[in-house]
Amino acid sequence: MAEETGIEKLCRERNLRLTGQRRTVARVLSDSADHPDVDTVYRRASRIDPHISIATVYRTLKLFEDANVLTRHDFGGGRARYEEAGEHHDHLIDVETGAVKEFYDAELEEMKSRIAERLGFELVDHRLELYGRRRRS
Amino acid sequence: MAEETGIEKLCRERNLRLTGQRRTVARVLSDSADHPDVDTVYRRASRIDPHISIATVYRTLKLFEDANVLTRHDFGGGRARYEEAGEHHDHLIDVETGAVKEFYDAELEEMKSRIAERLGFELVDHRLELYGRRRRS
DNA sequence: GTACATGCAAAGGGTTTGCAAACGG
DNA sequence: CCGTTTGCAAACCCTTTGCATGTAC
Repeated sequence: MAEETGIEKLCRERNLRLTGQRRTVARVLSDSADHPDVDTVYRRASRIDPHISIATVYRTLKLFEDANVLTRHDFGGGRARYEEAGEHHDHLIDVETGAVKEFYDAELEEMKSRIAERLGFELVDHRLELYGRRRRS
Repeated sequence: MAEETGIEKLCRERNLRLTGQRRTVARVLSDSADHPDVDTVYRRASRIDPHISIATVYRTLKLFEDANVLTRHDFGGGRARYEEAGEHHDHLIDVETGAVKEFYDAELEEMKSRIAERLGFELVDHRLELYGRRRRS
């Protein structure tokens, strides 16, 4: 219960004031294997702290995102989704359930920067999303 | 002036009622080499028809999108951007200007479906966006 | 003519913000 | 203690929608 999450550690390193609400949001994201949207984070956080407000959840997620503690994604549907920052990877979204699978392919990564270079650009960021339907065995 | 755009042709083929406003929006998109957002389409359309309303622009863009006459993109920033539908291609967005470059790489395309397959999915859609900074020569 | 499209303004959904009260270091 | 953070509600931005009017076919 009193264990510190990696996110909390990062907050101290970056001199972010560690309030109860921030600890709560940090814990929710640390415990989430999916890529929850803001409302989901809010609902999960509310189970830990019933008084937390959605405004604080929004503010905290943005704070964490700016501090590179979390990564924000936009998989369509007009709502942001978050995950703990870490190694770069791409996403495959199940069009039927919205579930997200992460994957990494070195060859693909290399191809991305090669293409940007060919077009005369230095690759700053990139995103690849595959939308698929689970194959019936 | 009386020339028919490809989009208008598609409208007739798909039995979409060809109103003045739809012709206007079609013309704007046919004449746009960039990937305008809704407000930009509205402003350009207003120069042709000063009485067109933003609601009609929204409705028409959605109609055209559903009819596969236009493609909608979300390059971040929370506003949709449109382009005339055509061959599939990916996008490189200049992070400094927002300008969009289109590109196509067959090897990359093949890799996408190969990866989806490997993960047990049938590829339904995909999107790759590279965000880059123009290299100073 | 008649079903469908338009304009207007109001409503919606996600996100941000001003302000006074609460709180972390 | 003092500056930062929070909760609340109102504001914001983009987009959609209800309704009366206008229009393509």
